[in-house]
Amino acid sequence: MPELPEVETTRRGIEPHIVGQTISAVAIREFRLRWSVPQDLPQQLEGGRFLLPRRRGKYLLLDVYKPEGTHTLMIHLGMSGSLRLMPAASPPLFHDHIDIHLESGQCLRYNDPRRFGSFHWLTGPNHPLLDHLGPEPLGPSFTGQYLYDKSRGRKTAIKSLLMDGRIVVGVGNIYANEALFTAGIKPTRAAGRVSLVRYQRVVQDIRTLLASAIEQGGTTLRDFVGGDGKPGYFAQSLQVYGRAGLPCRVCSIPLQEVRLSNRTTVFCAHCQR
DNA sequence: ACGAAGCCCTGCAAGC
DNA sequence: TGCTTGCAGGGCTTCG
Repeated sequence: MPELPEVETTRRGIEPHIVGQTISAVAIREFRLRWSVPQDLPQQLEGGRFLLPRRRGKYLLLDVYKPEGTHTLMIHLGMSGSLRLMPAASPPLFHDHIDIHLESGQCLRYNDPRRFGSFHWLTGPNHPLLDHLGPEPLGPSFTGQYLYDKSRGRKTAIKSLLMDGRIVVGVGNIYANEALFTAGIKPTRAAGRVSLVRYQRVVQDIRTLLASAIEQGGTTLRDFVGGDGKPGYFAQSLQVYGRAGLPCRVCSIPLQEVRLSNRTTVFCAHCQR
């Protein structure tokens, strides 16, 4: 389940293989993703040349240069999507929905069993899905002060606030659980009742966790693989996620599980207040 | 405006 | 063994 580190890992993994490459053909076997894949996507892409791939939150932004203009292929991996490079001759397997063939003879292949992902073709710099996104968690404007200001008067649980893409992008369920544990904050605490100092701590912890996960190639849960097909190695260092009922790694009392906005939330009632 | 719930989808695991 | 049921999750959408 790709979170921001997995998306960034994918971006870095595909970058050296697609930059400067001309798109020779596009094959779409399944149009029914989260939103319908544009019917004319093959015509739009073919003959274009990939520039440096970008990322905004969990969206991959693949700029495609053509003499008549540079437009952008916006891809979201949803919960089960992956982009991998492989020889064009590799026969597509189950759930391999989209192939983007390159002049190099390689093929950028999109696989997504649950089809929660999406492909959009952007003809301008903006898109409704990007317009209201909050700052990047690893960027300079995501600070404790920023979160503190945004949270004043809010009664929603701090974990829900951290997972709200309008507040900050790319903090999914795993990292929200983990960061709140290391910061010692109870996930159910009202966002408006968390001090500035504690927000500064949780921001630092989110940054550290995400950066560390990116360095390690993303969290491997189930079948995630990066652009090069290698699994990530972050999963083994998780403190609370997926460990409900197991002893806290710090104080050894059993970790508790609650539902928060329909998301599994795990915390230590002793270490987190 | 805010907060919570619903929905999309498939794979997997648990229960009968 | 084979069914059914429940759960997982990002994030947009709808409802209260």
